[in-house]
Amino acid sequence: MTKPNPFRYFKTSREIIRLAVMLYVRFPLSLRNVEGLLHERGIDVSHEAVRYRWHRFGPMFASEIPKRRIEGMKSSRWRWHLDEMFVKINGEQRYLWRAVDHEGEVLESFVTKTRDKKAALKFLKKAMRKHCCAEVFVTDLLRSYGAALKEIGTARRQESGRWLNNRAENSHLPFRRREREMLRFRRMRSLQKFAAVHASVYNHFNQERRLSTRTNFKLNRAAALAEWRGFGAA
DNA sequence: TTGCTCCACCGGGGTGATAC
DNA sequence: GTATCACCCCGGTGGAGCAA
Repeated sequence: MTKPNPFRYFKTSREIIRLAVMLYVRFPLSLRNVEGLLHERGIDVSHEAVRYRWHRFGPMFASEIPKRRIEGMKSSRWRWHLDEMFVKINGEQRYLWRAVDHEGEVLESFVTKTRDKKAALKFLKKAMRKHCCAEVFVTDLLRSYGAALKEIGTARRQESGRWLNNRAENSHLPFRRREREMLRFRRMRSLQKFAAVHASVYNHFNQERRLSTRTNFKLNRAAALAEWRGFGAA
């Protein structure tokens, strides 16, 4: 049985939907910014429609990215950097746990209410289910990591130190920039959704520019964009 | 049935006015 | 010069209702 076309019923073309979702997730733009940019290109869409489309297709596009990228990267994911960041939702503190590999690729994002062993365990299990297991877990000095890794039986693979997981700390920056532009999240559900999609899209377009020549950078960028334009085509 | 728009709401950030 | 406050702007969000 074939899957129904997800773009059926939509009045606008799938190219425009892909463009709207990419603009909103990839760049630090608000829904209204995207509305304005599309209007500049002669596309009339309300910010609510952009929201509707990103909610509908963001996770779908994001789920296609790992399928294409993970296979070639599993062997290189030997070192995970784990860190958690504070995010306010309606004035209440929540925690966004993130796992980053040694190349800066975001492996997993997970939102919790607490920052204890239980939350760390949940996060680690989720990440390991998806990406198998790392040889080394680099963490900060938060004791929840040690307790959770001990329970999983991988405590000996932990390396912790105040400055050791700077890579994970740095990976928060694009998300922080984005969060600032959005002013705030109002629901844990929307934070979880946005964090997951943002990580996938960031990985997809992140070219590690400093490591390649201008020519290679342009080729990789074009390839990423071409790939993006193929999402949702099946 | 579904996509989309309109409208209203809540809340954080920025800014200018005012008091000290 | 600095701190405080009120106000406005702009962000995401939810629900009702319309149109295809």
